[in-house]
Amino acid sequence: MTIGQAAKKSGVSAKLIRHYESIGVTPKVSRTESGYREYSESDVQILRFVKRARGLGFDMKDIKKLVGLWRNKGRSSADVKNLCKTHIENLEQKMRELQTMADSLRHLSRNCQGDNRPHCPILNNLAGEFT
Amino acid sequence: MTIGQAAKKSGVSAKLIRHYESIGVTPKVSRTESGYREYSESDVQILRFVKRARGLGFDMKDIKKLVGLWRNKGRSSADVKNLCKTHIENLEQKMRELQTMADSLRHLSRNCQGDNRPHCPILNNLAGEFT
DNA sequence: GCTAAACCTTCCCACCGTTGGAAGGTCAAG
DNA sequence: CTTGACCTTCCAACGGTGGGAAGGTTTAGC
Repeated sequence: MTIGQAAKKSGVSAKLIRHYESIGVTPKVSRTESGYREYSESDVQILRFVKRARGLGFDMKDIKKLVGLWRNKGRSSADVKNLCKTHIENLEQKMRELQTMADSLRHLSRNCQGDNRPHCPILNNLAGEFT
Repeated sequence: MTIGQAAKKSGVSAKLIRHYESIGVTPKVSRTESGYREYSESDVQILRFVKRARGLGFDMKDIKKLVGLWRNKGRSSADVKNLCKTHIENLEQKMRELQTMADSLRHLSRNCQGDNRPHCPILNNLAGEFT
């Protein structure tokens, strides 16, 4: 399979496939005589694995670890679960931050007339005027 | 005031203050004969404004607009409110995405023993095995 | 066998917001 | 006059992705 065909089958762009290989997230694949990358079904599976992990919000560093654990038949599921737990906590932390922002903005927005006059509690708040 | 003093008073690092100026988010400040930037109280206020807006999750493009609206005494509060509304929607969208990720991860995590054995529903799911 | 299209290769650049460092100039206190 | 703390500009990096250029390869059609 060429990289283009692997891209279609995996849903990962050829551009990104090369990038993942270059940063060591996916293993280096074999090459034809002329230098074209060759992909097998199992190579495509790895790409799909990476794509799903991205979809769950893991960063490339963690995905690298996850791919390693996946391919290591002697792994402990505890290692995977811990990675997962930490990531969940990061997501929850991020959500709390966004929630706090959104709450503040909704509060300010409610107090803003939203008309053609200049008075604006949102700007006043940003300016540090808490009146 | 030098940039270092303005940094302390505003809570924005000198590095970032120069950056904000270079991308046009904050106005260019005056310079001493030797080329040092000079900051007034009102310059520091703008920096604090930017910092608060960042704290509410606005991107630099929006902050540029907000600073413009703030300094424009003939603004309509509707413009500010609209900017704010769009941003709130973006935050809510982001939160939903994170929520979906976290829900999936928590579900997978619950089904993982987390022991020293290799069997792991998390990896199986990432591998596309939905058994 | 030739040509054109579709593919592949590597390389560099961009986004975002922030930080870090290097190389060099300036200012204050000792 | 030196030292150290400050300032200046420029360049690079992070993560994840996309865009494009310049060039080589393969495949289909004639």
